[in-house]
Amino acid sequence: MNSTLLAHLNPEQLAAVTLESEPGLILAGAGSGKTRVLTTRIAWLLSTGRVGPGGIMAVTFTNKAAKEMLTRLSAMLPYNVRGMWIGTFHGLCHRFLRAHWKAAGLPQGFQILDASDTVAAVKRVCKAMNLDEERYPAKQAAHFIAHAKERAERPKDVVPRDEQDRRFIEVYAQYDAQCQREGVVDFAELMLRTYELMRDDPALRAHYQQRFQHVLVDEFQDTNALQYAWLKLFAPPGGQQAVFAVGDDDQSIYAFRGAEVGNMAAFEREYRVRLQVKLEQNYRSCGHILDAANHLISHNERRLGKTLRTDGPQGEPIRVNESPTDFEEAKWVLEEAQSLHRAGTPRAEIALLYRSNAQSRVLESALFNAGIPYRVYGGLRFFERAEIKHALAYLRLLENPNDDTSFLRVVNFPARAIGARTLEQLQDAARSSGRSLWQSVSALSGKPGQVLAKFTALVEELRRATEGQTLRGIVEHVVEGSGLAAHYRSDKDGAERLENLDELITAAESFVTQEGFGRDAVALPVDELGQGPGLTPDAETGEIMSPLAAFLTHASLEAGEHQAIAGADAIQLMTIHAAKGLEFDAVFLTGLEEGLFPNERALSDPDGLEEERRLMYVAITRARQRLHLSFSQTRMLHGQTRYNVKSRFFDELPPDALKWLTPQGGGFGSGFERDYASAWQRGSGLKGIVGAGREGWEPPRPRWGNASAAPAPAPVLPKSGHDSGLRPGQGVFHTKFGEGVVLALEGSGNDARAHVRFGRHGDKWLALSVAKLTPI
DNA sequence: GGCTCTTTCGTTTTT
DNA sequence: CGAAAGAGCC
Repeated sequence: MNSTLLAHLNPEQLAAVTLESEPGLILAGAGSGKTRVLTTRIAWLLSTGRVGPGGIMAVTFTNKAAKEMLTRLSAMLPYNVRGMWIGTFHGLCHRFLRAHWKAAGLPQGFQILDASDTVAAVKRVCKAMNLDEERYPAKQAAHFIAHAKERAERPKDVVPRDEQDRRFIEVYAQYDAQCQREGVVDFAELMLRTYELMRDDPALRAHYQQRFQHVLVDEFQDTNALQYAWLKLFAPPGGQQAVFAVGDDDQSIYAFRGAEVGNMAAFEREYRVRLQVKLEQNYRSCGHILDAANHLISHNERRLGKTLRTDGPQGEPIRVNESPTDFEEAKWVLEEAQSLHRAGTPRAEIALLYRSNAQSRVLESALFNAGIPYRVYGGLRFFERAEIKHALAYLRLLENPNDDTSFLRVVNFPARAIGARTLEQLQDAARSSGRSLWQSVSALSGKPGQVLAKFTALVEELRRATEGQTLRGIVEHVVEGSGLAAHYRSDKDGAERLENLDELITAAESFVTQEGFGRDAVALPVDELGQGPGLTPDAETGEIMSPLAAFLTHASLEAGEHQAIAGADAIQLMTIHAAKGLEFDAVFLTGLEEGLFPNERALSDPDGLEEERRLMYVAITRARQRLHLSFSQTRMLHGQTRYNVKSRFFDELPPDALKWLTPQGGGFGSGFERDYASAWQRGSGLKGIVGAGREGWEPPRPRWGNASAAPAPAPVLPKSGHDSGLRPGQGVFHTKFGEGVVLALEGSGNDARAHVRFGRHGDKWLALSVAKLTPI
């Protein structure tokens, strides 16, 4: 390793990188060079001979982070990085299970269910159990199961709290049995199976504990209970291994998915961490932005505590804007963004962030109508598209005909006259004999039996025809032979889907030639010997995983980009969650309103508010040079106009760092009429044409736009939907709850509701037609 | 079996 | 308001 790599580190980074073989907890603030520390440490460990490449395991949460680490490492080191266990939790578990499929009780060709496959599979279980879909929604059951697995609980371990839980436990048990029958595992199962095998097999545990001398974990604040327990099996507290945990409790924003920030404190305690390093030097943001971030997050009580600092300039103050409507807000954002662009900021360096996806619509509409290129993150990913999932289902049936999920997906697509009745019969037969749908086809006689036999014959034929072919050849043949291509060719709206299928064929081709082939997808040998490029034999049987199986795994484990329009200089739109880990020259943070952000659904418990605040912290720290905050007095939500007050987070920011572009109001009710009037006067260049705006706009098909300029829409005026005389921010008296403050108003007439904060009784939604509220 | 109408639901979602 | 899923109709 080039020794200058160490020379460029600051003292804290250096301390972290060169920590000797003992547990370390690194509190890595936003923009403090976390990835650099991780990769440099690995390079340091290797180049100083402290450990060989086979002795390192580095775990991340996203494929992107894992790839980034590998890329940086291979630039630093002459090694072939492939032998190292660097990957996502799920990717590494997958690799482990491929190597130990037999011990794990899995079929060799087991496949992975993605989120929607999982819900579909649970739904089948619920149907089979004849559960009332109203009272026991499959989606909820799927969540229940996932959460149980994240706590390492099998059906027998879950303690039910009510009748619904008892039913869900039964669903869980049946679902597990079904997955086992079909030879499939869901995401959580990858983790849990690995955990259980390590827990129950002392020899295996000893082997891996001896092998991995250094275990590095990225984004430690996002680990759930199972992942932490998993880690303790690979590198137990007090053991010989050195665990290097890197995280930032202030950026923990995934509690709703089971992440437990408490794992950081638990780690420090249980591993008796002697050295806790705080990386507080920030290399990303200007002073004002860091001031705002520090000030805001100091309002959280449960923190490990850290303060970002910079040697850089203060930069521009944070610009704050209040708008009368979400429409006007979008217009303001667009104008500011354009002026930044004119001043030289590339569009791709401008991010529009929001709390919830629904907010993107107004922004999109404004950008689209103005003809400004933009790109929205989120939504369907490549491998989640219906046509791609169809093609993959055929491919999966080639690998494993007992995969009922895939069977059901394509047995009648394209249509081949196999209806619900036939499938019910087939499912009954399968259930009573405990066999797969595929195996049960022969049990059906008459016409149903014939049409089904024709389908299985088709799949058999596809398998025969593709035997020995290249991966590309297989995919190409299946897309044609299954009838998918023909189906979309005859569909007048099928052009885009055909293109995607073509892209799948291309993806299959590049998957084989790519350097990445075999890294995530293919089983690697248990010991370090005999590493080959990709196709390495199975640890126990010596068998080689087929390229097709590897490709299918790749598709499940890495859903691909949302929408990659490479090279296009477009403004970036995404939720704050999606922005974590990214950075931009300029950031616009929109919809900073009570109820939206912090979101009202998070306010029921105090931890919820703290998580919202961390989310705000994440949002602020995405910005390098410029930060813009905005909120609107009114907003269209669920088809109704909502009247909002500005977010409490404004009160938690240092006034000196802010530059208010509008008089400091506070949302609806404060000087609204005046602002309203002036906004109306300002209009948008189309005075007098009321409501012309949203009609002309169609959601652009690909979620990036570059429309030719269309006339900007006129503002949509909020109807004075509250005949009650109430407005947000106003004090009210309620005979039962006492004094309170109106937070928001919704609906009108008989449906009018007010969100009111009462001192002692907390926040309540009150129907104005019923509740007696007196303005005070 | 496939289309159209109706109903329902709406925070965030790394794998 | 708008998407998506389910029910009902041809």
